[in-house]
Amino acid sequence: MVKPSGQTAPDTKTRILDAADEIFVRRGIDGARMQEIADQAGVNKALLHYHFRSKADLARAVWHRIASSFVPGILHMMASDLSLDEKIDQFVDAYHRRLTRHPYLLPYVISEAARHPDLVDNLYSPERRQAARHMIDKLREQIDAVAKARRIAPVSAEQFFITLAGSCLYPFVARPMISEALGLSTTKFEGFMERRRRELPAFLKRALQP
Amino acid sequence: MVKPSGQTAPDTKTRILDAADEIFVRRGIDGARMQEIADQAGVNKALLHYHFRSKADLARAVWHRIASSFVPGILHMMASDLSLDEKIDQFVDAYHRRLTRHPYLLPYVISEAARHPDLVDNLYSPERRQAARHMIDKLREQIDAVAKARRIAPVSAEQFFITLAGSCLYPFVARPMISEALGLSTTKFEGFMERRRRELPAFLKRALQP
DNA sequence: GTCTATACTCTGATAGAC
DNA sequence: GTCTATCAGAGTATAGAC
Repeated sequence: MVKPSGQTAPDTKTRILDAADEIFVRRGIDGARMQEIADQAGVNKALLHYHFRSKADLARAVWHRIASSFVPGILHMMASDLSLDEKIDQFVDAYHRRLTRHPYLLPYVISEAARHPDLVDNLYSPERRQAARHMIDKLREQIDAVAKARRIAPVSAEQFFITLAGSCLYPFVARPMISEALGLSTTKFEGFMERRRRELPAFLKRALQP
Repeated sequence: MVKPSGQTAPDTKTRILDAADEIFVRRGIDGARMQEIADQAGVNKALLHYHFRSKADLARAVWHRIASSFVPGILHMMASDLSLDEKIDQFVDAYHRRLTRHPYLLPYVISEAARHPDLVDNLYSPERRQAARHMIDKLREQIDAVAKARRIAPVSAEQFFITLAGSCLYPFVARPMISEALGLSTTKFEGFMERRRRELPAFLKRALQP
């Protein structure tokens, strides 16, 4: 559910999109049933095909909406004039808050991206790609500056960004396996993640500026 | 494809299992077709139901085999008497080598684990759970020892293990999104990952022993 | 725009011969 | 154990009334 929760009652098309979002994210595209989406939206199944020609089209529409709500905000923050430390704090904090509320979202994005490569093409428009490049350039400047001040070798900006993303996002992706491996109940896992939100930024900063 | 490639020609049941492995991993359980698995195995579709009662049972068998090939080796290595640095090196190296060869494997595990929670129950037997606990304890000892020598606060062993896993595994999980975000062609992504395999261990060690 | 009814396809599963 | 043939159910999509 990555719907912009506006004030006015949503029209049918939006209600279908909201419903499809929820069902697709929960069951996966292949596992989702048009009937279940119709039920969730409180409309007839045929109406889904009226507004969105096919299941694949509906899936594309949902995917596009998720991408639009996910990517630009983070790109903007990471390209801003915030300090490196603040960026790390905000990145970790933003994703922890967000993904805690939507635990199915990331596994959904991962699995559909792996299985339906065409969906990924819509993730980055040329402008967004340009913004991503700019973000990395900005990050590189900051990392180099810090490294120079500390007289240590700088790490690659791309590598650092993926390390940041990976260490932050992986628990949301692999939650069931982690719970099993570490023997964490639901409550304990939540405690683990809360602690992680507080401690991970310090760990990453330390690697960057020893 | 996590088949133990033995010498003798595999019997039919194993051939089916190998085929199912490949198809399930590529298409997901819901997206996989019994017919395609049968074709891949070079046998009749009915034979699948003779050896494995249903599609769900076949999926469980495949899942179990993947888990058995994935988990114990890493647990054993991480619980060994290798130094902390060597463990980081080996963890990163082992997964990079392995997942480069089987790029679909991890997204498959992630998505099926999220969608079919019962599958995860089979991942860790009581003995394996015990081994995992022992591994974490051993890791904690080593981290504490290093921290004490350097007069810094130790990080949580659980947190470190997940950070190690996340920063190492995430690129294999989110490859399509990363390629899009950083504008990497297939060749460039491979270069990126090769560089990562070399540089990530140093980054992690630095955070642990600044 | 929204519904009812239905066509048609796909696919998991079984029966039964060899 | 392996195959051929077939069924039953599920699920996407469409036709057509309102």
